[in-house]
Amino acid sequence: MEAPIKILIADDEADILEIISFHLIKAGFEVHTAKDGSEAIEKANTYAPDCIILDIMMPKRTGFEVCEYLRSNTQFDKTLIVLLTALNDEASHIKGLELGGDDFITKPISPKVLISRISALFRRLQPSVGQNKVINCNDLSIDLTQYKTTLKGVNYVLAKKEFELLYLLAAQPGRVFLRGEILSQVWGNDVIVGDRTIDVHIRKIRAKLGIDCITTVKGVGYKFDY
Amino acid sequence: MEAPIKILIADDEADILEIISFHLIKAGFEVHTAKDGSEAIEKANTYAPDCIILDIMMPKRTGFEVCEYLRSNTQFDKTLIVLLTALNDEASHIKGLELGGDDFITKPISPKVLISRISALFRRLQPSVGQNKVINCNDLSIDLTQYKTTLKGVNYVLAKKEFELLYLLAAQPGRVFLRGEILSQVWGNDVIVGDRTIDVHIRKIRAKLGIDCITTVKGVGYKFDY
DNA sequence: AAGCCAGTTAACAATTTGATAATATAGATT
DNA sequence: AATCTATATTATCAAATTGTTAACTGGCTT
Repeated sequence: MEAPIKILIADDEADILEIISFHLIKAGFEVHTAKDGSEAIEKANTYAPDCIILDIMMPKRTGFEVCEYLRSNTQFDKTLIVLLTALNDEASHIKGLELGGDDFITKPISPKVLISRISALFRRLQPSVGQNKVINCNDLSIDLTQYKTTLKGVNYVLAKKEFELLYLLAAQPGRVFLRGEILSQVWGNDVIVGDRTIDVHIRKIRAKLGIDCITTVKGVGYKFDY
Repeated sequence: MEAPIKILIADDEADILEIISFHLIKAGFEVHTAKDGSEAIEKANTYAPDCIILDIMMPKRTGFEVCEYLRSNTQFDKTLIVLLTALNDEASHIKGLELGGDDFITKPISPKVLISRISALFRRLQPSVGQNKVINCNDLSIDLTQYKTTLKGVNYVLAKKEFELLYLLAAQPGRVFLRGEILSQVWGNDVIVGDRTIDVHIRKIRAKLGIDCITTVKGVGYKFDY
């Protein structure tokens, strides 16, 4: 079970706070609220939220000021900041983004859209490397969960080692993998196999797929390139 | 020197294409354009842009379709997608973000705001990208993790020693490397090779790239200068 | 037991790379 | 201009690296 994503909302209008909270909680977020700029800073420090939604027009401190404060503080580097405002003028919009805001949304805002936008931001923030178990590159698809390789929709059966080798390389297209890296990733550190073994597997992959998606970098290693 | 950030804009209205291009170029981006969805996909594959701005209502393929295509293709994982549309309905907004769009902007859009928003997205994206060991100098790019050398977008295949030698020199443009330094960095301290060996490799680099990016400093050594 | 298959290895071929030697050239010095 | 020195160029050969094929092994199925 993942820890829930924490969101802090700061707005001086109680009903906006309430309605947005309601939807965010329903969407599975952990929600904290603040009714002015000072409280927003306090609660940001207390709860270390992953995302802070700031109304711009607030008592004590404006959303701009809070944003500026947060961005001057490295502990909030990875904290998303979404600015909300009723007034849609270009200057504020640009100012908000330049102060380090990640999004700038004008009211009235549909809660669903707000949640969509926040989700989109989180999607980018996640180091989603390795999360995706299906690699798609042009007409080649490599599915780790099914150990399945298809090219132009046609299925090709690769043996286990062949598949793992191809998957490793294709997960980072263009990057050169040293023979040592390949050995430790695919064969493991305690298994000792000869150098020709890699070549032979590469050869089988090339032969089975019938395409030259793996490039040899002589003296260095191999890379996926398709 | 940094390689410019590449942006592809797809819109069927020529004047929008033109005005946005103008502002993006002025802001320092490298810009490519497409006038329909199919062309957008083509150019995305050709230029591998860092960000793609898609109008939703386009001939051939809609922005949604292009977005879906790009997101099903692993090679565009790190490519930002910004959707543009004249119609501001909640359903499209959510759909665009759920298909993998990073931002959804309704027209009319001020170019300044657009650039602000794109910059904000790149600001978030940067930390996950910055670990590439790439040297960029004018139109020459030397990528250590890919063992890849490109000049004006064209790939040149250098052998291992040639590449390592070029990378060493290019890592500190203008600095003169003594022959002894080059030998110990590229060949190692325990390998003994004759003096001519360096010349020959330098020559091969110059011949392959077809440019004179390495300057001889007689009696001293060589330096990268381009 | 026979057959099959993935994985590995050995042996050899093919290819690429690297180093050297021989010679040419350029630039500086006398 | 003759000379000297450092570098450029070229060809050649040796060494390193990879490609290819076939054979071997052990586990599994029939």
